[in-house]
Amino acid sequence: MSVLGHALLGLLSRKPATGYDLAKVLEQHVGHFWTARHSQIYPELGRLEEAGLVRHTVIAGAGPRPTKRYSATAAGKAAVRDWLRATAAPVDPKEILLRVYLVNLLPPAEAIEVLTVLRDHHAAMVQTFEGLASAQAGPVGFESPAYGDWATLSWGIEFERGRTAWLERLIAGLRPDPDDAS
Amino acid sequence: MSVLGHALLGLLSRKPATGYDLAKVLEQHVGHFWTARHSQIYPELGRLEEAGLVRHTVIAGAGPRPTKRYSATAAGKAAVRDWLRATAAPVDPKEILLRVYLVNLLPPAEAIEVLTVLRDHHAAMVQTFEGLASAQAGPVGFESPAYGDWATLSWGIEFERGRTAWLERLIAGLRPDPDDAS
DNA sequence: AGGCGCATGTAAGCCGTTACATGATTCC
DNA sequence: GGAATCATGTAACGGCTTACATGCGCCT
Repeated sequence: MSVLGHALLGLLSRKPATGYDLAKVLEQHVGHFWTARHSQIYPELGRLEEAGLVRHTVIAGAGPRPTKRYSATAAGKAAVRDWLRATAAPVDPKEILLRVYLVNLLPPAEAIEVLTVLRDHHAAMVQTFEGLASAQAGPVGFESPAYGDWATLSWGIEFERGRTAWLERLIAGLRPDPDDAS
Repeated sequence: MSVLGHALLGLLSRKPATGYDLAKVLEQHVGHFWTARHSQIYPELGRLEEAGLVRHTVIAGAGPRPTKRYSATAAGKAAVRDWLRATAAPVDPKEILLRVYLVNLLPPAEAIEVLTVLRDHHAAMVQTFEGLASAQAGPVGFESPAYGDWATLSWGIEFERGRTAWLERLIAGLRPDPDDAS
């Protein structure tokens, strides 16, 4: 299933909503890292329903067509949790952020595991990029045709470090209190 | 013209290359932030040629079809520089990195201006996101449905801060030496 | 009376990926 | 002889954006 499908399923696992509601969330709240329009959302809801992962009831509302309130079925809720638990580090950048966005659908212990896999992935990327950078000798001059390579690689390092630190902070926030020092 | 078109034009401004060469660059060197496949590149080169921005000569080489070496025309080189100088902050994330990647096609003074516009854009985003974050009261608990919003927003802040710092470092590296302290 | 927000749907088109298609040269 | 690399092109398909289409209820 598509990344968008998992996003909708995750939101509907929290609480029922109309397609219009979901469109608002995916245009605004989640907007720092991702957007989706209603023209994508309505067909995707249809596909999720065909797959038995969501269900709708018709409610009172404005508009020429019936207003539909969708909710996740038991199978749908299980599907999001299974997707969150999948250990392979996701390739699609927005899928990474979506996992974090939805991670509290899992109990804290499992959430920590998910975040740890992601942190390890980014920490490994820091190593990889630093290796590439040290293969070139020092900072490259502005006149060099390799300036762009060097500059964007140094961004890559900055990015992966930031990701790692951010995930580390989230994990630290979830670890159970050590209780005492005795 | 598309972002890919500017990328190809920028690379060809540096030195002539075959479509195959360009495909290798866009799959490997530039790969930390972007990739493009040959199936996109060949048609785009055709479009650039139609627009008079690049030109090709047939050279000796392997393969069932003629091997073409492309180079940017004077009009093509001027077009990339104009695009780089355009002051509006680009919306497409990969366009931002492409500008940095190609920024040394401009003389240092103009390059600093381009980088400064980008830095100011990201610095403003830091302000915006910090405003959103302080609107909510403190860090949101894991159990809250707003946990995901809070977590991804804090990533947004981390990201924009990192971008700003990175661009600031690039700018600092380009500023002419103060020469002395008297 | 007009504009905005609610609410759902479809169509055209671009961008990008994967896969199909072809064939010469060079190295093992 | 076979595999990798050089080299160019097309086709099918999915994701996403923009635009078209419709119409009710509420607020000013």
